[in-house]
Amino acid sequence: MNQRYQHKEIEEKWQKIWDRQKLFKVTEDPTKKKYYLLEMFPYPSGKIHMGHVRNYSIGDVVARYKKMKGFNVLHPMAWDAFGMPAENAAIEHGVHPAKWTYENIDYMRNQLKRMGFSYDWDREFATCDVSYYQWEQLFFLKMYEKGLAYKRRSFVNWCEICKTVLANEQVMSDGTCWRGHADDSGVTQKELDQWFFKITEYAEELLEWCEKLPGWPERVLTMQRNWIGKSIGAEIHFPLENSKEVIKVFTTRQDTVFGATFMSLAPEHPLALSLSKGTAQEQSVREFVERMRRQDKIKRTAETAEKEGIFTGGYCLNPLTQARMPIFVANFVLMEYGTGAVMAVPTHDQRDFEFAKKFGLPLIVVVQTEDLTLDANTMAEAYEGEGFLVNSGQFNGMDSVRAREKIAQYLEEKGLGGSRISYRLRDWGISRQRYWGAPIPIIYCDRCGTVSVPEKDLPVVLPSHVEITGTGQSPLTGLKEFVETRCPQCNGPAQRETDTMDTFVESSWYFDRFACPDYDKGPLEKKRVDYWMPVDQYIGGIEHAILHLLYSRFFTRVLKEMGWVSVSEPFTNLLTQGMVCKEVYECPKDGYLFPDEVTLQGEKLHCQKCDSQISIGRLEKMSKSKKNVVDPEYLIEKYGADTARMFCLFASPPEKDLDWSDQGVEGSARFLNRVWRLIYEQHHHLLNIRPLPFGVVLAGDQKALRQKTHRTIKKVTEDIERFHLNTAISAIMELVNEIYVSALKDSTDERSRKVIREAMEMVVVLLSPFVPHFAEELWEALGFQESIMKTQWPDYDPDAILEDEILIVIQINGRLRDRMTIPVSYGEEEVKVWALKSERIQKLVEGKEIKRVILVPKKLVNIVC
RNA sequence: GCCGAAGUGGUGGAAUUGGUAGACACGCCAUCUUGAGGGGGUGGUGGGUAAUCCCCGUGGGGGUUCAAAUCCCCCCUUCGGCACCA
Repeated sequence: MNQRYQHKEIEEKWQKIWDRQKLFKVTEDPTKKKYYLLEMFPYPSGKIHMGHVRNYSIGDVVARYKKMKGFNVLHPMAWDAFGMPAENAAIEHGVHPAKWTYENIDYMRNQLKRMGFSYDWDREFATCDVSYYQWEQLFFLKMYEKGLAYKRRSFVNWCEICKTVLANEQVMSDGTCWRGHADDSGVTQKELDQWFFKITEYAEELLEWCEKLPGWPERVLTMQRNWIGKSIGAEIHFPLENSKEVIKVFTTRQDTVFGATFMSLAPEHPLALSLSKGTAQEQSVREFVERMRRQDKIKRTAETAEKEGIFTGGYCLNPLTQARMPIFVANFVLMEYGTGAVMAVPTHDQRDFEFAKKFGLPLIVVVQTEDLTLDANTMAEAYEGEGFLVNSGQFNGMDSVRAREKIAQYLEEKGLGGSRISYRLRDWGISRQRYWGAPIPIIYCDRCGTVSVPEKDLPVVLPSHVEITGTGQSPLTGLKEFVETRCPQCNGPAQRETDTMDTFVESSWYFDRFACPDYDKGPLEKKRVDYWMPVDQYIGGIEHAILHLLYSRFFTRVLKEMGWVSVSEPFTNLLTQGMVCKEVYECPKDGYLFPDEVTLQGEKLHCQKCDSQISIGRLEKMSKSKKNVVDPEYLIEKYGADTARMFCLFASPPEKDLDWSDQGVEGSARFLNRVWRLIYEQHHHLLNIRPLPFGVVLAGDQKALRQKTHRTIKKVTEDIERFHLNTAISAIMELVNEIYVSALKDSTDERSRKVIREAMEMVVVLLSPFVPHFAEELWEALGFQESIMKTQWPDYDPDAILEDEILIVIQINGRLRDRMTIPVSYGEEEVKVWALKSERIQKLVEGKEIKRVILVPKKLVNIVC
């Protein structure tokens, strides 16, 4: 054993050994209990970042722990390898996306190996490989057959910087692209033919199952529920005047239908233009609609935006009152929610109220309460609450909640609509006008129309010779040999679809593929997938709370229906780890600065470029643009992978944000050195010593240290189980501190040696999931031949953790006044008596009447007086 | 506006079937070791105070209780999600 802890040497040594022994390779073994631990796989952007280090360190602790616990642990890693950065690199530097991607993968694989994560590397794959995405094309065809994939012309979110379409989930609430460009000009609307996956068909199931995922963080489920956005209401048909056509609306307040005095349509609604045709309004309506369509959707639909609208010239009839209702086009009505048409009840909806006031439209109160008496002539705002119905024909006097039910029933009976449920969730637009993605297996024939590529002709391989220019059109469109093909039905000339699939399609089933990455007769080998799925523990960033996690849940249901998987939900337990943050320096003139561009002058920080004074910004997520990143590579070089892992795990609990601290890293390194020195000093005298068996009776220092050792085993085990990794490490630190001050260290007594030996062994074993190379090396120094990973996770001796004396706190009126140590065997009365005997207590209660004495066994005595 | 999470020393954070607030670590202080520096060992470190007495103290205010960081009510702040969703 080396006197000094040489991290580089040790880490290289053990990584080689693990590799050679294939220590983390797993196969399906029905005799063993499986445990599938998965971390979100990375996009191969070039280098790993601290977020990866943290995410994968957390996962690795659990994977190694479960393995030592005897589980058959699947812990795989792969690459989410399709996507735009590869294509952008091609545009900027002329390097082919495939070359760029595979080189990045090689580099990052090497970095992950240097971190010592316990992956079964034999299961690695890259999603940009045809052996992976070919199966996605098969899924697409099956979904197309079932109507779950379809094409429609629609308004889509278009990011001018990415030059592609975004799904609704990929547009942030401030109207920017989820990729977060430095110069974010916002996402605009564009009308395009697009492929969609019918996720809306699963809205109810996905929502219902939110209740059946107790292993998920509540906030993720809440976000998903919000996103699905279920509303219970009714559809009502309003006949157009002088026409057989009806306008269908969705409302959650069908109880107010008697108060509907006009109609509002979305600018995109087909009737908006047709109703005004040939009327005096035709021109102005057209102008209004055009203007709205051009306007930024986010701005148009912001709550603060002014209500704008225009009369179409058309009328419809309120089906319950036969009142004549003018039809307007209004900026706040959204085509993609409900039916794109809203019955306007100005008395009981604030938006309609404002709109009616602006256009001088009639108000009819239809809901009243006992307390307020609403008057249409004087009311200053809409009343949106519940009450009883008035001016509502046969429904008068009925409670508004009950009226909703009755009116829906009535509508149903009369064929005027009926109960409906509406969701906010839209279908998932998967078309991307990009090269670096999985081609959609569709052919367009002039004669036969849209034809799917026959299964036997799969895969549609992404051509490698292509010119990438970044014009906004898929580079595939200009590629004759790709586009021009024969129709599989009539053999006539035809063209291939040039859109590729959203990269979230790849990440929606990669976790299934890990069960059988080498399988080539189909996408998934049922037997193996059934053995491993579902994922027992999934770990990743909160930023995927909706996107990836919702898509994956949807995809799992689809694959289940197709018979490829047996589970409905892919992830049993989910841990969303916090971000890695560091303070930012921002100069008023020069923007964000690197830490070495800042100098300390007295108490104040100054910019080296312009000498302006700089305030230390708040902690922000590490990002290149904010110049506050720490490169893991540097950490591995200087401190080693184990120290880097140690810091990430110790500095904060997994689900919270981690604040970067250089001093904290030093502290972690110091702790490992401290453990190293301890074992270095002792290991010669411990070599042939074996720990005492369970149940042995000790006394004094021996008993004390053995007790601490076994309590630490208990604590660390429980803490890992509940992901309190920071406190698990604290517990080990405490044990180390105790060994340092223990008199047993210098004793030559055989029993003392055994107790010390056990304490040391346990420090190393308990540390092994956290700092595996370090632990392996010390384990070897303690005389073990085999990898520490082959050791059983230790149990604690229940006898060893028992006390025979305990500390009892004595309170007077709930305030701490004294402490006493008493034998554990004392009965309740005995404890009370002893507490009252205390000198200090005697003094304090002197002359007072003791009203009550409360005893909490093994904890405290509280004297009330 | 609605929903959710959080607020504890100089700092990161412990402790919630109500029962010693501040484990562990960073920083700081003292002391020992070393020729010095670094490193290391030991001890101390919430605030007030000469104090091992006592008082105050878990965002603020009230309450329940023998006892509240923990439970209840009101309020404040921060972060995240949703939001003209009919």
